[in-house]
Amino acid sequence: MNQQGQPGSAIEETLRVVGDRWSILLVRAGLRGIRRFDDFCDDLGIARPVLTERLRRLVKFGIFERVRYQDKPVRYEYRLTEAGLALSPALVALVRWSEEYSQEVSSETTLVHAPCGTELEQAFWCRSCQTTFGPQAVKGVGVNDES
Amino acid sequence: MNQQGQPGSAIEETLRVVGDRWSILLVRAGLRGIRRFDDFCDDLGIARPVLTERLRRLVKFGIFERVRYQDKPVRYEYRLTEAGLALSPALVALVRWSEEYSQEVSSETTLVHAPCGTELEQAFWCRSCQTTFGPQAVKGVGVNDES
DNA sequence: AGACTGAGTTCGAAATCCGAACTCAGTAGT
DNA sequence: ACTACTGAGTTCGGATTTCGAACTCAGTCT
Repeated sequence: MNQQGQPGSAIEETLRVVGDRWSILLVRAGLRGIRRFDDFCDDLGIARPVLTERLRRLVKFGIFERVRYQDKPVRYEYRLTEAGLALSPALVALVRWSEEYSQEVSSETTLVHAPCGTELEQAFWCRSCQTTFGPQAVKGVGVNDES
Repeated sequence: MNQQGQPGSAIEETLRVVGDRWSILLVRAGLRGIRRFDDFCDDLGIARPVLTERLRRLVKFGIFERVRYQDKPVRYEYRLTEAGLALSPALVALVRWSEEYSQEVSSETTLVHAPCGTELEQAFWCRSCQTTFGPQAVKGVGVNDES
């Protein structure tokens, strides 16, 4: 936006697609292996018309793909694409934040390093410096750019 | 949800607060140093009544705080709290995803390691193993837990 | 034939969103 | 003392989204 109705930076467009109460939850359900319409419905408690519209949007945006998995009675299911899977770091970051700051009764630490079971920490990796570092050393979330 | 209208896991609650087109953008604006009502308004192009409601919600949820910064004509501004700042990893992940997958004409690499300027990679850090690893080695986004 | 399944659509009521214009306290200029 | 301006909102009506519940439609099962 910035000045009425422009294309807007990439995140703005992304949030127009993924920035609602359900989309992220749909991606999470996808990661949990859910693929069929009714299962999304039951698992999330989302209203059917809304689910229809969301899935269509996510497919159009390349996050899910609609795959025919049966012919006799034609049936489709929804699978995460590569781009959809690539949302997992964001999802993980949100889950972590929720666990730490949400007022909800949280179910202990649910995110661990699979091989060893240790609670994970999120960081960034600089190929040049060969170090990990936290978000405070990141430049460009928009802090100094644009406008 | 899972079964009509329950408290829902932590992320579900979080998304009910932060999962809309504006909230994340407000946090991002906060990180860019924006604090005042009219500035949020002008910068994001958000409608005033919506901004009022969003800020109130984010304050209530502990992401922003409303601070009186002047007395003569009483004036308030909104600052990110510690919890608000802690959303930056999620925001960074989203920004990165957007840059990579959004159909938008993206403005090259905007996220770099501040000290050296190298494009950053996001990873997780396991204290026990002393290694970084990608999201595929994370267990518990919901993939194998719950339900 | 009758019941069931999966993937949707259709409906009207309720909640949200929007832009534009208004409020209200105090300050600055003339 | 009158006018204009600032910042942080509120009020308005209309447009858009959301919802739950019930319906459709093709094909299968018993």
